[in-house]
Amino acid sequence: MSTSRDAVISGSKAAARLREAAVEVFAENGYGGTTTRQIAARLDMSPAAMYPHYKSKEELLYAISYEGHDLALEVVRTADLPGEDATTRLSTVIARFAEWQAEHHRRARVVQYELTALTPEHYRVITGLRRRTTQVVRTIVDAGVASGEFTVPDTEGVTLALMSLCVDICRWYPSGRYNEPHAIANLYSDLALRLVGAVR
Amino acid sequence: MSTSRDAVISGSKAAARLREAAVEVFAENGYGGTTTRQIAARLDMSPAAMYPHYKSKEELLYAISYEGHDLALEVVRTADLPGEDATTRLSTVIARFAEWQAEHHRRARVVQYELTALTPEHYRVITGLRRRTTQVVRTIVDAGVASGEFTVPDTEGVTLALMSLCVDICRWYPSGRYNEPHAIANLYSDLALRLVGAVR
DNA sequence: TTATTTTCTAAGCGTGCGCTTATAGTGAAC
DNA sequence: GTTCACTATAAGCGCACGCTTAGAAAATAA
Repeated sequence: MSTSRDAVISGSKAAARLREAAVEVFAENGYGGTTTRQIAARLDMSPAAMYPHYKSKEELLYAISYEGHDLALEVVRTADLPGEDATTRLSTVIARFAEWQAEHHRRARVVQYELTALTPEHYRVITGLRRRTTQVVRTIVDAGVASGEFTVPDTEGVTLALMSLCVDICRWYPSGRYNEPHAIANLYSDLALRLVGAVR
Repeated sequence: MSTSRDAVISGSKAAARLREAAVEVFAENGYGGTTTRQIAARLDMSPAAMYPHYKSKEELLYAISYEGHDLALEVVRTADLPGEDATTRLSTVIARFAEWQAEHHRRARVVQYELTALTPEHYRVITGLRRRTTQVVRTIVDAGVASGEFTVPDTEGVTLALMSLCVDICRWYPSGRYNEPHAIANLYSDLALRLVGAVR
């Protein structure tokens, strides 16, 4: 089985449009509640249009899931600035991660809630990517504890909570006055520092 | 349309067993990915066994969703002790709510992630129950701010985050050393007080 | 016991599913 | 202009879906 990015998601224009259309429909109806005909219809194509690009509905979900988790990992990695103090690092990383979750909430919903529809092999690849994203946050929490900036009851638990807060955005977003990605970014970077007991 | 508890969920023993079986299968495969035959098979019954009790698959999901949200609301209401100070109230309510989410994580997953499969009328009833649960937490946050116990950047945002943390438990539980409801209850009641800036 | 209601099954209807096959169109390379 | 790989379609296969119906079995009431 291929696990490298290019091998999984296919670079052709039509394949990208298919993933985009599928995200919309999966987000609205769930993977099991979506038909391959609906995806094709969204692009005004024939019912069989998906098959030259993905050999099954599950392969399409896998490509979407891979791309989504890969992008999220990239966002978090790019946002982290290991030269800075832990307070700045955490604040920035959580802001960018939360912002991304809000901005791409439909895609996020699919890649986070439909994982159980993947084959066991594909599932393992995706959870591997997710673990690497969590590790970035955990490393910052550890650094803050080591430097005395943070006081936490338990690194594992606090990291879990930080990730959980951000990942759950796609379930409720938008809501009330939190209907702009930057508003959530501001709130969550503040709340993250509270969770780790950062001295300000 | 009926919206009272007894009218929705049906008290018969067989109906209760059907809801229980359906929760298991829905949690594993999603609503759209589950067949009525699977639910019946889990109880060693014929494919049509559901229909004397619920007139459609959607009605069964509605009954499950209603019961689940009704129970969660009851848990939160019972845990709240308006005579106490806000710090104690928040700590207790979050502990019990988080504990419930962990204990009933399969049921919680169904009632929180499959809501879009409900008819618009049924959906509205459920979100009404959910709003009342959120309101309990929000009232405590408001009380803490009024008494000077809490310092929050924004009541709405912090309440959102508190609920989000607890609701998301069903997505990841169990994980690592957080595989016991009481462990999550302890962690989350602590983290909740951090989120509201409680003076200790 | 008998009468009545409720719960279940056997059988199957009509529909729409994921996916395949054979073939036609399309654009890039030369 | 021809070749060739790629991308799309039309048609349809076999299957399993949600749900219905008629009636049997079981539980309840008289």
